[in-house]
Amino acid sequence: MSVSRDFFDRPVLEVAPELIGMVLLVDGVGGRIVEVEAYDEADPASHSFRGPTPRNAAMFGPPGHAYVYKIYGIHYCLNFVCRPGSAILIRALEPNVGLDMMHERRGGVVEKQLCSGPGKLAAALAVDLKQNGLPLDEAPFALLPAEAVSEVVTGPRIGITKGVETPWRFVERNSRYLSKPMKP
DNA sequence: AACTGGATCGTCT
DNA sequence: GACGATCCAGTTG
Repeated sequence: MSVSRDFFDRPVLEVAPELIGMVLLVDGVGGRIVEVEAYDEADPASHSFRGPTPRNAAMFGPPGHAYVYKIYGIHYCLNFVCRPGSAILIRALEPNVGLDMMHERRGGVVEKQLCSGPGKLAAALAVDLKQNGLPLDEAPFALLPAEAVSEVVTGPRIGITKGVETPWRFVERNSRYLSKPMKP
């Protein structure tokens, strides 16, 4: 049973660390969330910073829905929308459901890097614009509660040029499935 | 381990 | 017309 939409109707910084350890599936394929980043409308690094546009519309829509965008003309990134203008970028999974399917979609990479980055994760789960705006508690999505409490570490976000010092990256401590190791 | 450049295109200036 | 919440391959140290 998926986590309810109300789970996301809270401050983004409260929700983000709680996602670590939850299992994300798209059409029955996915794994444990081990890395996320938070963005909100007061944040110069956020797509919502300059207000609503056609592209970021989902970010200003109801909580508990997906915001998917294309980046660098090549890759897709998946976010979970919280309150209007805020969202959480899903950056890495520990893949464990549907490994065959993910390997097929990603081509000969080792399991450790199947979902070790936002673009890789989207490719492995076949996420693209067709999921933009869809609710997270209905097919094709499933978001299952964590089975055990994870130790969560915080640090600066990756790949941005503004808001660089804002420590809104959340990762599972000692996970070997991260996009990059967490700074000491 | 750290840094470089190329791919590729929708979005906003 | 420039740039980006990325990835990969290549080079350098």
